[in-house]
Amino acid sequence: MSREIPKTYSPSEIEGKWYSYWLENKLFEAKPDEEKKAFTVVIPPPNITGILTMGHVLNNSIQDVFVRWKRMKGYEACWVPGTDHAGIATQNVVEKSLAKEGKDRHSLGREKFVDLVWKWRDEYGGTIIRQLKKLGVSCDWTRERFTMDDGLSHAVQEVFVKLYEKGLIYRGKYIVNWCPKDHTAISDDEVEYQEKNGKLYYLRYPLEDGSRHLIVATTRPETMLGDVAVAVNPSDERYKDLVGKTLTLPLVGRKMKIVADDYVDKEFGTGAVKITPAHDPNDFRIAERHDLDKVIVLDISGKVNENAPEKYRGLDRYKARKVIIEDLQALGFVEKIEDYKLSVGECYRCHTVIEPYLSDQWFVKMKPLAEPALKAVKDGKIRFYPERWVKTYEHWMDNIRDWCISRQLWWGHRIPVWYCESCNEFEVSTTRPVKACRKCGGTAYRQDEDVLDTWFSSWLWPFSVFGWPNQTPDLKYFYPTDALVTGPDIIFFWVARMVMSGLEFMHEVPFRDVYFTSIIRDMQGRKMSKSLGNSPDPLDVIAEYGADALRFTILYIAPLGQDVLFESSKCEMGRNFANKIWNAGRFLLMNRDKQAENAAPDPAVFDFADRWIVSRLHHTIRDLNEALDNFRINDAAKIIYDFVWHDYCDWYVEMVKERLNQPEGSAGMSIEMTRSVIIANAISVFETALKMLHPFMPFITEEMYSLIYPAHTESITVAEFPESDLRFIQQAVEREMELVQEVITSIRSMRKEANVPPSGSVDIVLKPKDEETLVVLAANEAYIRRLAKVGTLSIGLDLHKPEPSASAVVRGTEIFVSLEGYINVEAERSRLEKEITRVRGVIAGIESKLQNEQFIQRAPAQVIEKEKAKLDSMRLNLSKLEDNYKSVK
RNA sequence: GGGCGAUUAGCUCAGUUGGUUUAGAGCGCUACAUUGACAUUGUAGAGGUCAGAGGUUCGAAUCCUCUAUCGCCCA
Repeated sequence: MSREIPKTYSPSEIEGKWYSYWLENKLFEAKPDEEKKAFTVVIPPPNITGILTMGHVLNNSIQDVFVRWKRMKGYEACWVPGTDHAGIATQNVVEKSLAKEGKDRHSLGREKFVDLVWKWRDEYGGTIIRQLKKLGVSCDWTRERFTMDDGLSHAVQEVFVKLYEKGLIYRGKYIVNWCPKDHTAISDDEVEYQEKNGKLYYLRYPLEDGSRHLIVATTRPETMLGDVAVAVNPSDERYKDLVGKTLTLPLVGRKMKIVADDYVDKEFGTGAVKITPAHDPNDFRIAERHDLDKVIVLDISGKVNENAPEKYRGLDRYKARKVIIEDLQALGFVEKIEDYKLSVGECYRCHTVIEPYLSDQWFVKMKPLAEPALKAVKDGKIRFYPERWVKTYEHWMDNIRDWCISRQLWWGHRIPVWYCESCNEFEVSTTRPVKACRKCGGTAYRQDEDVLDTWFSSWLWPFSVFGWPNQTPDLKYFYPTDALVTGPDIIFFWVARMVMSGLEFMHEVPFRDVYFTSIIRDMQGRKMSKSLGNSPDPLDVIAEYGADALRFTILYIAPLGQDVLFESSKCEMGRNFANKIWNAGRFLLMNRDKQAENAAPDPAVFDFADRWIVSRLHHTIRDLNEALDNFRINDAAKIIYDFVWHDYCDWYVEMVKERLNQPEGSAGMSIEMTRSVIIANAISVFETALKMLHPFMPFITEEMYSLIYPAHTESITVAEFPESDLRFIQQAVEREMELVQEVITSIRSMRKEANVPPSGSVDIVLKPKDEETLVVLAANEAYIRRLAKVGTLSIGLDLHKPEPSASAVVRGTEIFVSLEGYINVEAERSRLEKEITRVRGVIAGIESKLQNEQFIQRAPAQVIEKEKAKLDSMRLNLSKLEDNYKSVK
């Protein structure tokens, strides 16, 4: 049964094999099972235009850890994948490719254009999904959804109608954030603000009678074409007598009133504000209060329109700014121009400067939805990790504004509103009205031209993916979902709105726990972006290091709530770890194959090493489960890493090697049988470790699992996740092992300092602290000899220091390394001096503590006891060190 | 302007409710080691007044205040 196992782990050879195996065996498919508890996760649906980024890698690796962990724990784990139709982004992509052929969507017509987008989606929209599979994620692909699927579209229509009927959706002419490039409105949350250097222009507006003038300050002088008034604060003494007077707008000639409004900040500029209601949200509100006209002076591309004097028509807003300032200067209307830092809103998609723009849009009234959503988080029905995001969430909810949901795009969910062709009366309905118009009796309808914000479909994702509005068995079983893993950058766009929609339509929160991931940055701390070219392609990283290595590395280095600086070479850590696991398995298999029989693990053959590793194992299981329960994924990764590498490989495997060398069998068994059982024990611990590792590194663990159990048909994917059994955790054994480890390390260190070659052995005398320690050390003599390369090892309470020798004291036990031919008296003295100084320092520290009456009075008895014990043992060490120091010759 | 977060070894970061012998890891660095698990390795080592200043406390990397620097969000 001997098998060639390569010395180095090659991920590329096995990853594809196992992923197909998992899919073929339907291991990720979930269905309602009343015998089991559900564990549900919905993926944050990536855009169909997107490709896999390091952010996705982190996010999906985390989800996969939870999903695989719960699946192994016996939950019906359901992870729903899918994609998002990404209205603006997708439309842009397709328009760009049209432009290459010299065409545009208008020449094509709406229907043909939408068909084209669907075609594009079918061809390219699945890229990111294919890439995700390379990562090994355990999504139930039979449940893959797309936000424009029939079912999900139906949910969107249904929600629109319901909210409208409840009075929570309304249509109105308001100032919205307009993107002059994409020709659509976007929501407040889709605007990104940038600090920019601009100018503050002080303009003179003359009174109608020419008697005097007012100076107004503005950062956007071109909007003066749409000015309809000037506002001052009613309490401003400077302007009191001017309120109610009329001004003449330069260049335009419009007569405008001076109005008084509390909104005006007396301190800003001159305290007099020009009012452009159609192009500024604050001015709009003032205009509403004072019943002013709203003159739109820009078209949808940000060019001056026909409401302005002919000279400026057709000019782009920035060109118009220049020309207008020149003209105003020529006419003496410019008082001064100052440099000014201002915050400019940009479209989050294309980074065009947003134009506040008056237009007809649909809005969702958010306050009534926000209240219960805020309460759910405040009451702890939904928990955030890290918790501090609660504050951000609360602040947004407290200051929530209505949500502009209509978009002037063609790609998206068409708004389910129907206008009567004859009288423009509208009906809100998921289907085209068949009845005659209730106002005029007309029967011809046209549907609203606009589509809905993409987030208007994503906010339904946790229940629309399960068939809502139909009350499906899936919906009943899998909703509410359990964990949501997403970036804090979409806490408003998505997380908060899902909470609202979940409570509104399902009357139940959409998820219990929200894990906010780190933001991945490059080594200079810059955000990864396409334009900087600083984002490694995860597929390249996988090809170079393996998917498991990438997953493990990113999970290990991404702490909860901190940004993480990444470069692909960091994956060496994960790759090396995978290789370590591989070789530990290789060692076990090689040695098992050497044995005549393959035995089952048997506690009868447990020796100290077994008891120790099993204790460490159960320690690890407990800590790992606890870390995962608390969403401390990087801790979990570290816990399992340390166990496998340090406890298992560095110590336990080395001890196993020694046992395999023993000439006699134990517990009445033959040598062969004894060795076989030793390996079986080692394999059983390794197997448990593989299970613990599986959620982090699915491929290599599955491969090792199958190599260990060639006859086994069960996948590790559905193996039972280890549970810790406290009876196996033996503090005493762990402490004993620590002593053995320290003795070994101490000997190694002394050898090294005396320049004993690694291949040469040294003679050792151990003088244990007491009888108990003697027993421990004697029992582990063979290990000490092997791991510290010892020739003659003498252990005894009344032994004497051999001369010449180096010495050390470990927990009261004296260690003497006989150094005939190696000893350097000076080096030995200085080594001991250093240690004596250190120990004296420690003792002085403890003594001063214990002499402090306050400490004795106020510190807990436990702490005092600990300090006293520490003092005793330090004093013991010190006296021995001093004795040995004196004897150095 | 308001809020949040960060500052610990050369680099990147852990350090949970204050008490682990005088702070740990990975990478990097130094020295040594290659006849069977693994050089994607092993062994040993160097390296830190925990940003600064005050305070609370018997005791502070940890709690509080201020300052500095950097980052993010909101207005």
